[in-house]
Amino acid sequence: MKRVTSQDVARKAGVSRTTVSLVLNNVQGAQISEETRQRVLQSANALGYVPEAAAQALASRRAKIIGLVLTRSPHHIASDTFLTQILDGLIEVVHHYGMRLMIDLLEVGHQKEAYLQLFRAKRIDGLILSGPRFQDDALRVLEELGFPTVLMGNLPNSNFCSVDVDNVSAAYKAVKHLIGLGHRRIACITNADLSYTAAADRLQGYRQALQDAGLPYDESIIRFGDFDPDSGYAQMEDLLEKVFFKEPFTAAFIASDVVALGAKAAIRDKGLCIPRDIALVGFDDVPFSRYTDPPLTTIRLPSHDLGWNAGDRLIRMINGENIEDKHILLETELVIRESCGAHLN
Amino acid sequence: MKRVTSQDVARKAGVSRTTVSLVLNNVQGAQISEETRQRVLQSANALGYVPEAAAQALASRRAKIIGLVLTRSPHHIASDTFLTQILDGLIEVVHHYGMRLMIDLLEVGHQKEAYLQLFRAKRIDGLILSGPRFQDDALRVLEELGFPTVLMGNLPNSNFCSVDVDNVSAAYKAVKHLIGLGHRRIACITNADLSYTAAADRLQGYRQALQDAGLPYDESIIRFGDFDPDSGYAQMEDLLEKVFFKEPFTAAFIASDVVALGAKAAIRDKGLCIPRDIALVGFDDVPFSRYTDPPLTTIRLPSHDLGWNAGDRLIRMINGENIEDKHILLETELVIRESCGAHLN
DNA sequence: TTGTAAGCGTTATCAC
DNA sequence: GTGATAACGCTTACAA
Repeated sequence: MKRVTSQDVARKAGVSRTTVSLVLNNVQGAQISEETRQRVLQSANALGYVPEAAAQALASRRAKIIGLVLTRSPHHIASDTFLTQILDGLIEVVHHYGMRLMIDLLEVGHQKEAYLQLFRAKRIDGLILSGPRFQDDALRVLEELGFPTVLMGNLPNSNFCSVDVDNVSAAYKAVKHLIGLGHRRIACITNADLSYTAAADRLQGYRQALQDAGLPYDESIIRFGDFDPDSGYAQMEDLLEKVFFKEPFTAAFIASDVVALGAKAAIRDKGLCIPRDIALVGFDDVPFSRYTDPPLTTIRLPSHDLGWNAGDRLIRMINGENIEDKHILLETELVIRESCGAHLN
Repeated sequence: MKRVTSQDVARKAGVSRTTVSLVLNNVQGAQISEETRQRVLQSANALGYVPEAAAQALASRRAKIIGLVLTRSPHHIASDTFLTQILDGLIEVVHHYGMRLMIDLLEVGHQKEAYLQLFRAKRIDGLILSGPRFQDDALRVLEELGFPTVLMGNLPNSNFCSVDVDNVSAAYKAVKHLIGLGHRRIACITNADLSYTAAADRLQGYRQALQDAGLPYDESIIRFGDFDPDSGYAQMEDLLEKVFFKEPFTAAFIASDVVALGAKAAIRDKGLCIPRDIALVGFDDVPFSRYTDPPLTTIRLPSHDLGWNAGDRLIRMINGENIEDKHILLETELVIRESCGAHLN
C-alpha cells in the first residue's frame, strides 16, 4: 500500500502542494478561495491523507509533542496517584492543540544530559516538570537553553512558568480545621523532605496556622515523609513511640494522603483509634481516600485543571504567546470526612 | 546558537556524513577502521552532537517512539494504579532500545480513526494496548494494517502478540485459598464487565475452583464491578441487602483491589467485620493494599515485568524479529495478609 | 489567489 | 573502507 502524500492530494485537487499545505494548516495570512479550500479538503479526505509527522516536524521545526518528565524513583512512581489524576486534563488540552504527550522517567543525577538530549534532538517542543525542588541545578540548563518549560509546583525566584495550588494556604486550612475542632497539640508529617517546595510550603502553612492560633511550634512532633505509605508508617511509629505516650498529641496533619495511609496503619497497629485517640487530616484527596477506614478528611486538589492549565500554558508558550501571569495558583478545597470526628469536649 | 549537524561532525573528523552516520548508528555491514571510528566519536562528543529526531525519523522511516494507549474513561484512569505500576518496567526497556514512550487516551468510539491517524502519520512505530475486550472492532483495523501491536492482556483467537498473567489460574488460586480456609459459600465481584477478557477469565477461575471443590456455582452471589471503588461499594451493598442476610456467604472474591476497597467500605458501613463476618480476597496487589484495614489478601501481579515484556516484544517486532511464542503468561503470587483471618471452625 | 523552488537533517544506494 | 548523491515528505519565502 503506497503512502498518500500531499503531492497526491494536490494532484487530485488540481492545485500545488503549497496550496494543500496552506489549506490543511489553516494558515492565517494566505487567502485561499473558499472553492479551492473545499476541493483540497475533500481530496484529502477522500484519499485518507494524513501528513507524516516526521516530515512536518523536520520542515516546521516543531515536533508537536510535549514531554512530561518525572524524576522520582520507580518505587515512588508506582504509588504515585497524581500522575493518573492529571493525565486526563493534560491529554485533553494536548489533543485540543493537535499535539501529543511523551512521558519519561529520568534517573536522578542524569537529568542534565537527558534534558540536553531531548532539547537537541528536538524530540519535544516543551516540557512539563512535576515536583520541583530547590537548588535543582538541572533546571539551570533548561533556563539557559530557554527551553519552554512549565513547572507543576512552584519554585520561588525562578523564571519558569508554573501551575500550582497554594500549598501554604491549603495546609493552613487543614490545620485550622483541626484547631477549630479543639485540638491544641497537632503533629505533622510532611509529604517529602523539605528540598521539595511543596513540602516546605505545606509545613509553612501548618506552622502559620499554629502561630495564628497562639499555639507553640514544637519540632519534636514534626516528621518528614517520603512520598510513600512506608515512610508514613515509619514516621508515625516513631512519633508514637518517642513522643505520644509521654506527651500526647490529639491530632496529626499528614501532608499527603498516600503517606497518611501508612501513618494510619501505624496508629492502628499500636491499638489506637482514629479519630478518638488521634484525629487525622491528609492532603491531595487521592481516589482511595474516601474509602479508607475511617474516610479521610483531606485537601482536594483540582488535578484535572492542574494538568489542563500546565499543558495550556506550555503550548501557548511554544506558540510564541506571551504569558502575562507566569505563576498561577489554583484553588483547593477542604473535604471533611470522618477522620477527625467531632469537636473535642 | 547554531545547530550542530552531522555535517559539522563530518567536517571536524575529516570524513563524510555517510561515515558519521555509519559510525554513530553502529551499522553492522560496513567496515570502518577503528581509527576513523574513534575520530568520529570524539568529534561528535566534542561538538555535543545529537541527531535530530525528525530528520532521522523521516529518512529511516522509524519514529523511535512506541505508544501506550488507554481507552478507559478519564474517571477510570484516575483511579487506575496499574498504569504507574507498569510504567517503570516499560520505560526501562524503551530506553534500553533508545526509544521513547508516547501515551495517549482514546475516547471510546473514536478509536478506529485514532489508530489510523497514529499509523498514517507514522508518529509511533508500534502500539501497546491495555485491557483488550472481546469484539473490539477497532482492533481489526490494526490487524489489517499489520501495525505492530502488543496486547497487555489476552484476546483469544487473535493474532496479536500478548503479555499477560494467567488470570484463570490466579483467580483459582485466590478462591482455593478461601476454600482451604473452610469457606463454602463465596461471593464474587468481578473487576469489570465480561466483555473484558481479564474479567471473564477471573470469573472462570473462580468458577473452576468451586467446581473442583464440589461447591455449587450460584449466580445470585455474582456481581460485576466497573474498575473503581464506587462500583465495588454499590455491588457489595446490593449483595449484602439482597442476599447476605437471607443466605449468608462467609467470604468474597473481588477480582480487583481497587474495587475491593469500595466493597470493604460497604461491608463496614453495614456494621459487619472483616474477616470475622466476611473474608475478602482481592486481585492486583496495588500499593495501598497492604495498608488497608485489615491488610488485604490478594494476588500479586508482576507489574514491572509485565511492562518490560510488553515493551520488549513490541520493539523486537518492530525491529523485524520473529517472535516465537506470541503469547506469554507471567506468574502471579498469592499474598496472604489479614483479610481472611484464620480457618473457620 | 496560487505556484516554484529551496531547504529541513538524516539515511540509504551505489560507486570508487 | 569511504564518499557522492538521491531520496524522505513537508513547510515557507518569494515569485507570478
